[in-house]
Amino acid sequence: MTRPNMKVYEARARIIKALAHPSRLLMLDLLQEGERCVCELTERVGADQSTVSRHLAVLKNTGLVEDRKEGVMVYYRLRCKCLRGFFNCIEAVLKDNLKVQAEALAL
Amino acid sequence: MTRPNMKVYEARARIIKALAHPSRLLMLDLLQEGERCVCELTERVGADQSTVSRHLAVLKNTGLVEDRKEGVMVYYRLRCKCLRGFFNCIEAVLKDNLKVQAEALAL
DNA sequence: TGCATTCATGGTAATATAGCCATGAATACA
DNA sequence: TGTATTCATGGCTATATTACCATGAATGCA
Repeated sequence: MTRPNMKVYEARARIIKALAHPSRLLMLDLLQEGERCVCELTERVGADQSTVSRHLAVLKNTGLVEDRKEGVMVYYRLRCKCLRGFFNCIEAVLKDNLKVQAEALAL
Repeated sequence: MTRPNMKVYEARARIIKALAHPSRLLMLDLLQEGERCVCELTERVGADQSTVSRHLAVLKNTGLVEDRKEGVMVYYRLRCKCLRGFFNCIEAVLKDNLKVQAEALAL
């Protein structure tokens, strides 16, 4: 590594890695509509409750979501408002990939 | 999984996962300035040439970069112009995390 | 043709990730 | 107090990821 700012890339990668899972993306999508308790997210995701809890811990540890306890329930909500632009980029890549595939088939 | 569009989240996750590595982030950063051969990227990243080659294959397989062969060299370049907005989001999360830490220390 | 350079890939080992089950901790409520 | 509900965590296994070394394929040049 010639460049000295590897720490920056590692910090970015940690956050991106937290986003790099289908279930977590789904949960973030649901949370864009407002806070949700673990039990609802568990039902939506369709995985074991312990699995969902760990996914939420990953998102929380990277600062993407925060939680609030109310009685026996725990409600999670987004901490960042920038996800929209983030996913726009991902969608652009996906669309372009489709275009490339279509072109390849048309040859 | 209650929602039927899990495929969409899986597709997104595949792309995000390709972004979720410090070395690959560094390479994308370098490629924003223009195309680079594998040998130069290898030197900048400071890993084994075979390792860098595999990283580039990951980026290529997800449609994030494309390559061009010229003699014995292979030049890689970005395929997406949207990475800026993407990283703006990541940086926003990082900055906010720092703010939270600072506030915690100030208590 | 022989040799050097560049890049990709097979093989392998170490580590990380993700899933579920079982269980523990905290709260609410009868 | 006893019981049920919600959520987090320890334990474990299976799979994926990452790294390096060694080597193969392709090209350029003497």
